[in-house]
Amino acid sequence: MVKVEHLRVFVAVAEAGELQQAAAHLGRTPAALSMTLKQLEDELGGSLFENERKGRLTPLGQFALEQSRPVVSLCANAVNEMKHFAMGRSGLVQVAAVPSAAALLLPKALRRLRTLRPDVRVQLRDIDSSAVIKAVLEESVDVGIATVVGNQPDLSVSTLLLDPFVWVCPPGHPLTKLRRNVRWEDIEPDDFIANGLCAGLGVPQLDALVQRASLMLLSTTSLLGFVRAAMGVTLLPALAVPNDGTLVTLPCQSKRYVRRLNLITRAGVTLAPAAIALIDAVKAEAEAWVAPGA
Amino acid sequence: MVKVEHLRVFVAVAEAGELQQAAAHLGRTPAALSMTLKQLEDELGGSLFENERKGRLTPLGQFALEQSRPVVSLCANAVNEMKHFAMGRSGLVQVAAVPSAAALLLPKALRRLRTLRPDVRVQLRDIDSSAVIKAVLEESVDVGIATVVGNQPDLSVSTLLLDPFVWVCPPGHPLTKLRRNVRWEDIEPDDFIANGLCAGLGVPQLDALVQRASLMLLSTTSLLGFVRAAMGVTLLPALAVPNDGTLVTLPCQSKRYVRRLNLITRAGVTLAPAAIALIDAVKAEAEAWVAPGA
DNA sequence: AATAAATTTAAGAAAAATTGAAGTTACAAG
DNA sequence: CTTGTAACTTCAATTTTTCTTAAATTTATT
Repeated sequence: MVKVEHLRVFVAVAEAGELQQAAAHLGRTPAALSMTLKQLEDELGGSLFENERKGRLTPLGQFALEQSRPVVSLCANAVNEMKHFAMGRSGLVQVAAVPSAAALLLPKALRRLRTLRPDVRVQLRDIDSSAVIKAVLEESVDVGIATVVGNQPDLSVSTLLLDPFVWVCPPGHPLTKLRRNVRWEDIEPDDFIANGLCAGLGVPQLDALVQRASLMLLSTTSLLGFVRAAMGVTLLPALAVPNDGTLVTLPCQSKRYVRRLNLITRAGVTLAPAAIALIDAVKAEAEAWVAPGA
Repeated sequence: MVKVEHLRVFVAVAEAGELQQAAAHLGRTPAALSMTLKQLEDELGGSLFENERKGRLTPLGQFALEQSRPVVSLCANAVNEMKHFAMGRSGLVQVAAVPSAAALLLPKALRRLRTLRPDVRVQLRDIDSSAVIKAVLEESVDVGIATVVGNQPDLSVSTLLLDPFVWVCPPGHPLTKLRRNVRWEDIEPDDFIANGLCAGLGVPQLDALVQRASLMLLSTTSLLGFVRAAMGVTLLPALAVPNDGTLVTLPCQSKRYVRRLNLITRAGVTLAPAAIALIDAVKAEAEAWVAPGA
């Protein structure tokens, strides 16, 4: 049976033009190469070299050289690729994250990952929590970042960070003049803009506020636009608020009002090393992150 | 060191989904495959399968499978190609031949070759004798068919056939009425069309005829056109005259007036098996060929 | 929890590759 | 044409690798 080893030896000898040099190059004796070559010739059913000297190739030899070269190089290449992949130095990681994490946590995490593993490619999708969970479950994504409620049996869920809810107002808003923490009763019902993230926190005062709000926006981008335009204030997880000076965030009454951001993977599957590297980077970034106003 | 054997085993197991079946398929025991797989995993530095059961692949396993499949198939393919080439079942043979041989000997020879070796491809060039020899010498062609004069040290020359010169006239020409062999003195000087092939035969009477000819054509095609148009008669090797009924050929005075067609290869190189097959076919065809009028 | 199936491990056997030495062959210089 | 040298092959012994059998372990299923 012909092995790549035979082809590798043949290519080396054909390129060196003599046995001795090729032998030195491959780290074996000329005798070994001679036998390997003979074996290959027997298998193929024809001579590879003109004379016994290895200077000139027969037509079969030339043909075999042309055929062997790509095989040898592809082989070495593929094994290398696999090793790289195993070391997490390369590979594709598919990530789904809720928009706030995608916008504010992942850029830094990916920059961190890039310095460690330059060849890892990342595919990022920003979708809402339930879609993130669905994407992880149906394997269209390796890693998810979202808030998981309840117990998901097929998921492996860990807490990434606790994102405290903060009040968001435009600069100069009356709330910013307060010398103390904001209380529920400080909020004018007409001034409050409800949003999807602060619903269902299980806080009666907040629920009442949401009920009575005249405006509710589900897109964070437009929500923040309204706040910037001094249309009112809102309550959001700190991560969802860009820290660009156009908005003021004020800590909430209690530290217990938080959104837990989870890191989600499928249970019972080993992750690609590249995915593990990404997770490490995200976790490191999450730990480094300090909520504004905290 | 990773060998294709490892990859082959891995692909087989990954495709079978279990060790036993893959083992049966490869003709070894499950234990052997288990060890091979372990070796591959150690080399790569990661697990290929999720559990110990071989049903599900890890991400590394999936990646490795994608990478391995083309390697394994390319490898098998290349070795097969080489064997085919060695058996002469495939390959490209480049041939140069003088036009008469190209037109009248090679079609039959190639048809014969095709039935024996359907996958052999032939590249045919029809050029004059000296160009054929040059093409063989400069390795732009594997086999040449031409007339070699003198001794060429770097060529291996063998006689393919002796092509007798014959008189060529249009049907109904006075020469065709003769009840005997044509003699030199039967030819009217004004009626003779000289050509490149009959010059230099070393026959005084013919040289005189060529000298006095009022017309000399070097292209056989147009030469025969003139003869068909009853512009005169000419003297050509029998092979150069198509046997299509539009021309009459008459044997020459002596059988010694022949053109020797040689089969030419480079000296000291082994030919590709496909080339040998072609040569066999040409030789067989040459032997089968009987000169018209002989 | 017990059984059945699949896989791994270990040790010996078989196969293959490698080596050093001796023998050939080819090329080149005398 | 001979002889010398370098390149290559062959041979037998040794080492390395691979395979198999059989027992143990793990995993899944009843």
